[in-house]
Amino acid sequence: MSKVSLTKISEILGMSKSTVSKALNNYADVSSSTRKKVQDLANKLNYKPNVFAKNLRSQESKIIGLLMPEIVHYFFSTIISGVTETAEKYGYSVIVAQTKDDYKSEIKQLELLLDKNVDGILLSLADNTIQFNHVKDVINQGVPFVLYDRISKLIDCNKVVIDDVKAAVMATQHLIDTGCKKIAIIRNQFKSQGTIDRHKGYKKALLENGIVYDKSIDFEVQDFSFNAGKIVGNKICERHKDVDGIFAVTDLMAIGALEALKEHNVAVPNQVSVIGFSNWFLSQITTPHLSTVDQPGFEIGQTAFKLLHQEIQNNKNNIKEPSKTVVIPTTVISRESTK
Amino acid sequence: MSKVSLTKISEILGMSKSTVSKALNNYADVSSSTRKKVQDLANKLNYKPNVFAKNLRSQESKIIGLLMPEIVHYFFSTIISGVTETAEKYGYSVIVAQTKDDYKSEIKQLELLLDKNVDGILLSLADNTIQFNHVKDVINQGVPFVLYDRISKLIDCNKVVIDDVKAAVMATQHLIDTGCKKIAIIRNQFKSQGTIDRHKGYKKALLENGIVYDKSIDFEVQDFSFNAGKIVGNKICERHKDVDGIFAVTDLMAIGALEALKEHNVAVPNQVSVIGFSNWFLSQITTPHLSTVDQPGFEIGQTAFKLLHQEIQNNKNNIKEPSKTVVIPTTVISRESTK
DNA sequence: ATTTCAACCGAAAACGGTTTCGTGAAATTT
DNA sequence: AAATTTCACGAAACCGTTTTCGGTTGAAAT
Repeated sequence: MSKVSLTKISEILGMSKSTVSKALNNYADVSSSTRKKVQDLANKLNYKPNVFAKNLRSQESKIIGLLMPEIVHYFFSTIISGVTETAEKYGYSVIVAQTKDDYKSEIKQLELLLDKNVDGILLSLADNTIQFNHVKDVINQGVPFVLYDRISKLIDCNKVVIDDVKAAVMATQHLIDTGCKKIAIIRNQFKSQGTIDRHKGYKKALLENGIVYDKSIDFEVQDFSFNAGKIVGNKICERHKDVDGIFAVTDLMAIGALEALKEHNVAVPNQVSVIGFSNWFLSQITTPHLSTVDQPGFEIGQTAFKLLHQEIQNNKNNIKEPSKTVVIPTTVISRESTK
Repeated sequence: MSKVSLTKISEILGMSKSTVSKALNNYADVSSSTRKKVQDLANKLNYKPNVFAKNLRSQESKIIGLLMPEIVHYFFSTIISGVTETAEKYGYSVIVAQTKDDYKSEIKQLELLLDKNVDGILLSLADNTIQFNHVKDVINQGVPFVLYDRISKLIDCNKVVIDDVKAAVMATQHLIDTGCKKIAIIRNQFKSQGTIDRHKGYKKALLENGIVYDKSIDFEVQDFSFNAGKIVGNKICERHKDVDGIFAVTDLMAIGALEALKEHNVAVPNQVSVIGFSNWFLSQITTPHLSTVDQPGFEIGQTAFKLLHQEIQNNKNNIKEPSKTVVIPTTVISRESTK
């Protein structure tokens, strides 16, 4: 019950704590007999080295910080899962925190993580973060750092992303391949890189297939909500009856649109096909099941941790590598909402 | 960039580090003039006390461990959110880990958290944990500890729960109040206390309303999945046409049942009413929107942290309080799947 | 018999703070 | 003028490890 320390063991055994420490850490300059004596007693007393002392000595905590816009969010929860599981394999624990998609909060949370002396930080930028001095400061302090998913090209560091342009091309192409000729897009304002790129991919796919881009069915909404998608769905039913395909840059908006179509008795996918983006869990259980683009959060988290770990190792060995960006492949998941 | 330590400041100022430390921590026995000098320089050099050293001295990390069966899970992600946000207010960070609902993993994760010297642990038991020595060991070591949601009566510690019996009574009563006379239940095997209690509540409500319990419409499934619910829904449509109400102990199963009813062209709620349990996000966006029982994860997490914090404080002051169990109230959310 | 060299062990510094206790000087009280 | 108290500060212990650097053996080589 009372803590058993290295010193205590050394006193019991009548030897110095240096020797005890070496015996436990398998140093060469300790005889096998004393090594055994020490280890036996340590086991018997259930000795656990005091991690605070180790941290102080080594100046590392074996803890990393994972910061994200929103915890209660399917995609980001898969990120947490991917990061924690991978971190565990490398002997690291993960402190999780959220910014609530707020710039000020992002600054504060980064500060808190630094205060805990984490060995590295994983960050996905808040939506309204448009200035990056706070993260550049962290990087310049030499703290291992990687951006994932919501990144900025203006920050020089390791990154893990998906290719939003390509993914959106694939989604749109899937609609075209299944017979759609008049494809609407539902997206929010051009603030995040994700939205910008998905929109770019949408236009690119249209162009590649000789379909003219029609501004009147390019729907910009204020947020990523179910309701936003539903409202657009209603508009399409009422004022754009020629639309036969909808690409929503978010599953949630796609499902909102699905709901509107249903209420207008528009058959999906026979009259209108719908494809979403992210492959949230709920896309499997809508009626009809939603086709979407898989955004593999677990793998992104896993890769992000591995990159960070590499950077931590490099830091220790004083080697400096140029930043790299890992692109995680995405796939179209074809379900019932497209033919 | 290079770390600025207390010692360095003391050298620059030509005073002892004791004085510097006291100046920064607002001790009384330091003159206001030197206090100012110290604080000014500390600010100028952007001095941050080394948290490893503080931890070693104080033997506390200001970090707690949050352990749960599954991270990618709506309810548990709201728990994370509630715990981290509350913890932050008290100056604590949160290490998150999952057991994947596995007993062996639970043991291991607890061990890992102890190895990090967390100041306390929050745990929701794995499904197949039926023996509790591993958690009793933790408690006996004097580590502040609270169980939340998936608890066991065989463990003596602080707990945060909902009243599953009462909640299930309310759900069933809601069906009865809206005209249902033949109410089926979908539940999994009697392993977790939650399932047992919700089933108990279901029977209690029937009894209170003079409805005889019918074993043939008490459906036991193997897991909590969408498909399990759907299969039962199909059975009900095919073999139990007199059923006019369904209580599923999980939203996911309720939605599965909803899907089956839809495929059999059974009108909800006109022919059959359905109520779920938990108020997962997705229950808001099904068609029809699912009535359910709200299980407030954020508040549970918040309360769990507060209890833990209280225990940490008590520990410091060597005061021992008897264990208490806080019951968080639940409410029925009436939506479109019930009248 | 002296030197050489492993093999084994321990003293002590270091990590960076906090806190107790003692001390000298100044201010106050007798 | 002497005694007492207050005020400011510093020395040093302490938290529990790790790691460097010598030092002491005894055996082997010269």
